[in-house]
Amino acid sequence: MPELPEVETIARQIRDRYVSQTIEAVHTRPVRIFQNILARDFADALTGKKLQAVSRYGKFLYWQAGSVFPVFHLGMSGIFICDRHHSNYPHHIHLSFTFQNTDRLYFQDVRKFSKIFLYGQPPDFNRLGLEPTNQNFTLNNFRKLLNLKTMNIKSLLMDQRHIAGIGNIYANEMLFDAGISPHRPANSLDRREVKKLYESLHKVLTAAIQRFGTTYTAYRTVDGVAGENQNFLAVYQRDNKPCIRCGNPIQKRLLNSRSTFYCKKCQR
DNA sequence: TCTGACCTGCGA
DNA sequence: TCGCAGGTCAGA
Repeated sequence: MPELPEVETIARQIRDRYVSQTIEAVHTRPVRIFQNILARDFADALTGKKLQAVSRYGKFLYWQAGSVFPVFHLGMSGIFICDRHHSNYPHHIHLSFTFQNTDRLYFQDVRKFSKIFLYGQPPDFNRLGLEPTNQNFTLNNFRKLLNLKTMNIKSLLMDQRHIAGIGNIYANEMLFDAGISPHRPANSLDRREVKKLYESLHKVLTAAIQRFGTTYTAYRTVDGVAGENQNFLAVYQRDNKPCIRCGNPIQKRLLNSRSTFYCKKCQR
């Protein structure tokens, strides 16, 4: 569930609280979320290192800690929380960091779809597509991408090989904002529609970041509190409720096995 | 391009 | 008790 705005919120909060702190201790549980390293080796590699930087690319969060670079993908239910008492599922805490000021940071994942890697050099994300907050995510590059693809526009927005960071919630929301049907082939959008979608994409993501993300199920900020963007959703999980623009009921359909919410009248 | 598997909690 | 929620990847 964590998409770009949620991961960005988490990255900012970890950066503000823990950068320049030394990691005094790391505790792990041997769960499958550790990908290219054993849990205990991950703990050994990070113990004693100073947290120097916290960054994000798409839905990936990555740190620099001395000479090593832990990389986290939060899957659908991964969260970082600063206080164990904020956890509704303490038995699903798989990892914890104790910093030199005795603050602790916990990683919890109920469904264990997260992935954690450790690298000896800065990770490259060359398998991922354009990052919406990067300078190279220009209208021109977005237009070129759409012109080349016959797949439906919603699947393209969510395809991490093409655009990194957008998941089901925000794909639904930005298509509603742009007034474009999720079923349209990407290359069927005219110049005006591409520009509108480009603007909606930034508008929806920026607003969600300002509201600390969308809490629909598991997601919490590092403080353990819910985001606020769920109070502003126009279509996601609003099937059969009136469209905020025209009043017609919001539709829910499966599109490529994903729940898709849209207004038949407002989205063409 | 599509489907199933990975997971667990929750609501019907 | 069962289906759904959804990000990613392997395999068909």
